[in-house]
Amino acid sequence: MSHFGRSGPPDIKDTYSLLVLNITFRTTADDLFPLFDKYGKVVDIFIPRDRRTGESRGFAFVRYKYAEEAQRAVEKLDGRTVDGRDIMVQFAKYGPNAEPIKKGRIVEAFSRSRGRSRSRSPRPRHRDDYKDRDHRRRSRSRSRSRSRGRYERDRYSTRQRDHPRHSSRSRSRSRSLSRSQSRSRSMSPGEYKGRGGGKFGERRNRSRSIDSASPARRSPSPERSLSPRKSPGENSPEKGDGDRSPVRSVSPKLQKADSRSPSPHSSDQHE
DNA sequence: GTTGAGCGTT
Repeated sequence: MSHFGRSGPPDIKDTYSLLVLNITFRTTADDLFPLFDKYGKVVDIFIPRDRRTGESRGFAFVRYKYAEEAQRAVEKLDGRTVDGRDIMVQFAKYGPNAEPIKKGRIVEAFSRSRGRSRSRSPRPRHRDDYKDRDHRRRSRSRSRSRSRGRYERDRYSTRQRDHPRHSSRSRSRSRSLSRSQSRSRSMSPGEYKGRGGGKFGERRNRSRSIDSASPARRSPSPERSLSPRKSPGENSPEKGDGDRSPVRSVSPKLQKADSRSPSPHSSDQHE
């Protein structure tokens, strides 16, 4: 009962999910728990966080056991100032399965099978609200969104763009291998028990190793951000493979004569 | 140390 969302969704068959927006990036489930629990029975609280940084995205999901309590929490906590910022509490429109929620209540996956329009009120909100929301959303699209923009890119970039071409695995394999090796992640499973104090047990991974996945994103010092276990010279697997190429005999004087001397590290041509 | 529209995890 102390840790929520540690092993995925506990039980969301008859729970009402509330979406808490406009919360600070430092607000945690433990901070929202007492607030929401005071107005009703909170089943679980989940705060989405970034995959790379692991920081909160600025919104949380609070699941209530009863809709009345959830509704009350929405009216009470909606617009409340938390951590110096006014939060917005509203019923979640979409479920964890990317499926629409009926009246804020999360329905099971098989529910949609037999759930043929049992309710003719898919929008608990007023028409004005919907229009307003659309308008605001459109306006937001024009403006640059930083937090969300980067996340969208990342979430869609989860798929590895490996080209399974079995043409010549002799050379092509070098690239794939290099990527795989770069995926070195040092995650200790014992970290789960090491944490004490967090009731909800937020999965806040402080691992900065993920930065290696995208060094050209937010690395003011790429040199330092580089994996310490890997040498910059070996960072050019392609060159290393090329070294094995038969075309390796190059006269030293020729190199000098050539202005574009192929340096082992500077030869990092764009892929 | 940062940002601020929106909809989620093992």
